Parts: sequence; structure tokens; C-alpha cells
Amino acid sequence: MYFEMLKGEVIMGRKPSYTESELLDITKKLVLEHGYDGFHLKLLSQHLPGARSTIYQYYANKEEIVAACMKRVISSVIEKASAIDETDTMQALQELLGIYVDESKLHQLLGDAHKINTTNSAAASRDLDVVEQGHTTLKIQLTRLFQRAQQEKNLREDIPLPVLIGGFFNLINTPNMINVPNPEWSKLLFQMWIGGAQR
Amino acid sequence: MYFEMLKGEVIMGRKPSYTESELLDITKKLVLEHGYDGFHLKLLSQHLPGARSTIYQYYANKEEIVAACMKRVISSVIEKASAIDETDTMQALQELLGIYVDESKLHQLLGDAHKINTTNSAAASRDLDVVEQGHTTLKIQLTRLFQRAQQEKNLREDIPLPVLIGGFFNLINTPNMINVPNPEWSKLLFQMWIGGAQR
Amino acid sequence: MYFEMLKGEVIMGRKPSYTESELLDITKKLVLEHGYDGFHLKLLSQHLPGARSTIYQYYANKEEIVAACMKRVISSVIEKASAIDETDTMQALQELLGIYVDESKLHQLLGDAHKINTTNSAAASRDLDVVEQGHTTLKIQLTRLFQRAQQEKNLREDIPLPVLIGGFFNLINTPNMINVPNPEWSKLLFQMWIGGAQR
Amino acid sequence: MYFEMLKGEVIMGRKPSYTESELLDITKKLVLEHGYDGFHLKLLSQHLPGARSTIYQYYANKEEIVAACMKRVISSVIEKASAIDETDTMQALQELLGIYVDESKLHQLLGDAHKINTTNSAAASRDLDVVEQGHTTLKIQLTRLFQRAQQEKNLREDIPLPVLIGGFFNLINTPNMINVPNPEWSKLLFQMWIGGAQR
DNA sequence: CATGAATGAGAGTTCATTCAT
DNA sequence: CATGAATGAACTCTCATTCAT
Repeated sequence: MYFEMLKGEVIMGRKPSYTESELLDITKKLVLEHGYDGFHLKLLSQHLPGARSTIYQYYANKEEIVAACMKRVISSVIEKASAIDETDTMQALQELLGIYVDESKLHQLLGDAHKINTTNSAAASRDLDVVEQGHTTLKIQLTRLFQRAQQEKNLREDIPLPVLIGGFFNLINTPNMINVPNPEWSKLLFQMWIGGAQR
Repeated sequence: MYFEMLKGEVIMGRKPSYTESELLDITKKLVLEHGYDGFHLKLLSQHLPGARSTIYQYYANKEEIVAACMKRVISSVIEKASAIDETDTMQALQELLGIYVDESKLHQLLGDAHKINTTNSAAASRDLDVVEQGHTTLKIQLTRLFQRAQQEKNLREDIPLPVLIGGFFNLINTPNMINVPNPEWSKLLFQMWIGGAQR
Repeated sequence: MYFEMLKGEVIMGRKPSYTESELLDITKKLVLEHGYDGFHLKLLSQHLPGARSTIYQYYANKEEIVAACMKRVISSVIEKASAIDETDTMQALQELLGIYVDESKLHQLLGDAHKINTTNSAAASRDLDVVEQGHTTLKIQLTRLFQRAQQEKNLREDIPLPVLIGGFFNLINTPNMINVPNPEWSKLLFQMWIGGAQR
Repeated sequence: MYFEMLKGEVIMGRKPSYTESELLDITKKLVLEHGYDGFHLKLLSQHLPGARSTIYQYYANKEEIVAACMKRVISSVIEKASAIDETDTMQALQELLGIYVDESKLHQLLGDAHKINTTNSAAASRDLDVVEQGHTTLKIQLTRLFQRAQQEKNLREDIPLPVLIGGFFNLINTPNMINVPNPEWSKLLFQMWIGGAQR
């Protein structure tokens, strides 16, 4: 039948064996596991059905894959972070920490961004620009919240603000050794950061 | 020594060579800069006098170089850590943090240890075992100090001990954005950790 | 034809296709531009509507396309050349030159014929045989005309006939740097060849 | 013995299995045979002792190899051409033709120069600039000689100078079907060009 | 022993061709 | 039949390691 051959009005070829999104999921996992330099297309294709060359249906080269992956991750974080209700500053900070903890590997992942050679790929370059802007966006939000917290006299003043911010952000790297679910984990971290370790 | 002069400077006029220690210094720098997978012998030889193949006079393969490097780094940390006077627990913790901050890349460096393929090199395997033991030694010291601190009622009890330990250890990853010297930096971190961010 | 309208325009609303002749026209252009080895089906499909795989509806493989293209070109030249009135030998030679100049890239195009791998395609093999025969046909005509010109004492005798023939045929490669239309250009070339460069 | 290990004052590695010059000779032959797009490093290595990767001891990539080859060929032609005694114009032209005929594939070889992608190789780019300049140098010499020949009333005036120049230069493409040695061959071509084909 | 050349395994990429829709 | 995806062979290039000098 003709209609079986059509999708909408257009004649279609074979059905793709995986989606772009699946490809990026695996990429994220592998880049985190092996680092940018340890990430090979052979490795990727081993975690995906089909041949290595099929990957080139989706992206023109290795750089574009990783850049697209990073862009997607940071975009998702920004979307969630910008949805936070900032009325209560400390509450907002805690929620923000929850979001960061959910993507706790974000930092590690984006740390490899500078290794990506963008001279051969305009698309990768564009994606990394978005990543860069995303970084800035997050920094601005964080700074805004911290300044407000400071004005509201919620932060100790004998420690410089940048140190407090750095300490806060660095919380996400703390390995969750007791394996509690993320929401509780981030609450624990926040309490420790707020109240200190000492009784 | 007489023979060293003969070999190194008089008879042959050969290019000045380098010591094993220098080789490992450069290796450490490069592995931190590029990650384990981004670390190449070509890169190493570019930062060392002489030809790439000369490196094989010192180590049999790439794996052994990195393993030796890691072993040396952790051994040095252990030496310093075991010299700490543990009489005053909190004081000892602060000093320990200072040592860790001095080797703040320790974690990152050793994080790549599992990537090293030891099937081809008994020497690398042995060195990595030492690294493993060193890890354990450090963990034991840390646990001992924390348990003592807890007994001395110096730690809050609403947060599980492993979380406090993890948070303490994770402090070393905080980027020193205000560029103060390490001793002061580690003191700042310790205060933040002890007292919390809130006023 | 009724069916062509149905197929091409009424029933499906498919993208307009192309004729075999159009395909060969583009092929000729591209092979001349890029050489046989620089000619790709990807390139071809970029200069044609539709998908790359559609090309296989017309020809079974790359070799057949180029072989068919060459066959068509030489056949057209032979048709024109065999229509020449050979009564006046020198006049016939000049007309022949005109035909050759019109297909001045003929030589270049057919020069790549030997690169075509015919082991996988009987059709390509057959087409290249026709090309070969065409070559022979043209050579015979040229030889006949030159021998007649010699008998008619129209050619200098201190230069071997093959050299004169080669020189004549080679005229077509002369780049038309003054951009006159082909008929005049071929006349200029013929005069230079006949009369020599010296005054 | 120490001295056996030295060459001059420097410790040497293994002896190269072929020279750069040999590599370029083979390259020239193969590029002429197969064209730029048909020239592969696999092909090259098959005509050279040793492994394909050894070629990278000499040149960083395919582009550099071909560019260096072209540069060497045109440089050699220019050296010979600039040594010509131009006192007797027509004599000089004949000698120049002899040189061109010796490198009759020059044109064909350099015709592929524009296909070389120089974005990845500064060395290739520089070599191709030399090729470009060489082209210009040769054109200037040719133009100078032709203008002088014209002033000396040695050229017919009913044919535009560029046509005469083009015809002269195009002589080198004439296939030497009678297999006479190059010096005589170029003399024959020159005579044909000077005096014309007609008796 | 130090060197520079040689090597081969393996990565990234392209493309003719086949296949499922 | 036309399509776009899938495939595998082949190419370019890199690098750890070995070898001859």
C-alpha cells in the first residue's frame, strides 16, 4: 500500500535504530566514566546497537557529539534552576543544591569542555558557546542569591563570600557514601554547610 | 661522584639527561593537566630533554611511569600525615587538612588509578598495590581522628559520621578562588567546615 | 504519455525526478571538474534532486555511470565526425577539428577510462568496449584524411606523419585564453597549425 | 666502540630506509599515474620499502607530500629555464621547449595543485605558494621571449600573440608516438610549430 | 646507553552500496 | 519506486613500543 510507505506526506527510509537522545545519554555516561580523552567512538558504538559508522548519521564528528552532550546537560540544569522560587533565599539555595546534586557530575563533565577542538566543527563551537553562557547564567544566579543572603544577615561575615560560594558549590562533589536518596542527601549536605560540623 | 662526571659531562659530551625524580615530576604535572588518557609519552618527551625512546631506560612502559608517579605522591602524603601529632584531635584534623590541601590534586590524580592496565606490567601492579594500601592507611587515620573527635563531643550528632568525613575530605577540592597561600586557605576551609556558613 | 504523467505528477506528488540523460550530463561535468577519482556518488546526488540511493534506480554502480557517460560522449562525437563531407581533405580536417574542439575535454574525460574497474559490471565493460571501438573509429578516419592530404601534397614531408597527426589532435588541448567562440577558435588553431608561427 | 655509535658528534638512530628524494620521485610518478585523488598513502607505501606509517617520518600528512613534490618539480624547471642564454630569441625558445618537454607532465601535475587542502598544513601552504610564484616566473620569461620575437619580426601577425604562446606551450602535451629521444622530439615539435604542417 | 627510524595496532572518518519502510 | 538509515571496507593519521646504529 502506498500509505504504508508514507509518513505524513513524505516517503521514509529505514527506521533509525536509536534516537539522538539515547546517543547523548550513553555519551554522557561514557565521558563521565572515561573522561574526554578516554571516550572513543568505538566505545560509544559498543554501547549502542549497530556499526560505528552509523553514529555519523547523527553527528559529523566526535567533537560535535560531546559538545551536544554538554549543551544538553547544562541546558537542563538551567531550565530547572531558573524555575526556582527565589522568595525565600535560604530555601532557594537549598533547592538549588538539590538540582546541582541531581547533576553532580556536571562539573566534572564540563571540566573537559576546553579539551574539545572546535576548529573543525562550527556546530561544536556553537554548542560550547551555549555551555559557556550557561555557566555564566548559573554563576549570576548563585551570586545573586548569596548577595541577598548576605544582606539578610544569613551568612557569617568572617569568611569571604567567594569562599562560602565555592564551599557551597563544592558540596556537590561529596561522594554519597551512605547511599541515601538525592533529596535527603542534598538536605544533609546543606545542613552541614549551614551549621558546620561542630556541635 | 667521579663516574657520574665521566658519564655525564666529560667523555661523551652527551646531552644532559634527567633523573627519575624529574621524570615523575613532569609526569605528575602532565597527568593532572591532561588526565590519564590525555597523557602520552610523546607529550612527556616534549617536556624532557632527549628522545622519546630514552624514557624506556627508566621505565618499561607507560603504565609503570604513571603507577610509579602515583605511588610516589601518595607515599609522600602518608609520610607527612603520619608525622602529625594527634594529641589534640581538632588541631590534628586541621593539620591533616593542610597536608591534603598541599596535595589537593591527589584525589584527582589517584582517581585515574583504575584506568591503568596492569596486565602487562608486574611493576605497575605492585606500585598500584602500594597506592591502594596508602589509601587504606589514610582512611584509617581519618576514621581514628573522627571517632576520637566524636567521643570528645566535638562533632554534631544529627549528621552521620561518614557524611562529616566525606564533607571534610571533599573540602580539598574547593577551588581557591581568592588565591591566598595554602596554610591560610586550609584554615579558612576548616573554619567554614567547623562553624558552618550561617551566622 | 499518460503513464508518465501519472507517475511523475499526478498520483504521488513526489519530488520531480530526473532523466538518465540529465544524470549523465551532470556526471560529465563533475568528472571533468574533479577527475574520475574525485567523482563521488555523494557529489553527484548533491547536484541532482532526490536521495543518493535513488541513483541506483538508473545504474547499478558508480562504474556503470561513468562508463555510460563516456560512451555517450564518444558516440556523439563519432556521429558528428562521420557526417563530415570528406571531398575536400583540408576542409574536412578543419571541420573535424571544429568537432573536436567542441568536445575539447573528450581526451581528458576518456583518459580516465582505464581507471574504471570493470570486474564488477558487465554493463560498464560493454560500454567501455564501445568507447574503445569509438577511439579506433576516430583514429581510422583521422589516418585516412591525413594519408589523403599527404598524397595530395598538402603536408610537409620533413616531419613524420604521426607527428603531424599528434600535433593536429593535440591542438584541442590549447586553452582558449582569448575567449573567442569555438568556430573561430578552431579556425585560428587550424591556421596556426597549417601555416606555422613564423611569418 | 663508541665511535661506531657516533656520526660526527651525534648519536644516531637507525638508518632511514629511503631518502626524502626517493619518496618524492615515487610520489611524482604516482600522482601522474593516478591523479591527486587517486593518490593514496597506501599506494605510496606499496612502492616504497617499509610500513605506511613510516612515511610520517618525512611529512606530516598527504597534502605536504604532494605539495613538496610539486614544489621540487617546478623549482627544478625554473632553475633550468633561468639558465638559458636568451641572446638569440628563437634559439632560446627552442631550448625552453626542450626543458618543458623534459618535464612534459609538469602541467598535468600542477593542474591538481588547487585540489590540495592547505587548511591543515602550513608547510603545504608555503610550498604551494612557491609553486604559484614559479608559475608566474615561467610566464614572465615566456612573455618576454615572445614579445622580443615579435619585435624581431619573427612571428606572424595575423594570429594573436596569446594564441601563439598557448600553441607553443601546448606542444609539450603532444604524445611522442614515434619514441624519438626528447632533444630530437622537441626539435620536431618546434619545427612543426614554426613552419606549420603545410608544405 | 641514547638515538631516530620503523612498526603495527587502533582511532576518526568517508563513501559505495544495501536494506527496511 | 524513492527514501534515509545501516553497513563495512578503506583511507588518513597517531602513538606505544621495538630495533639498528
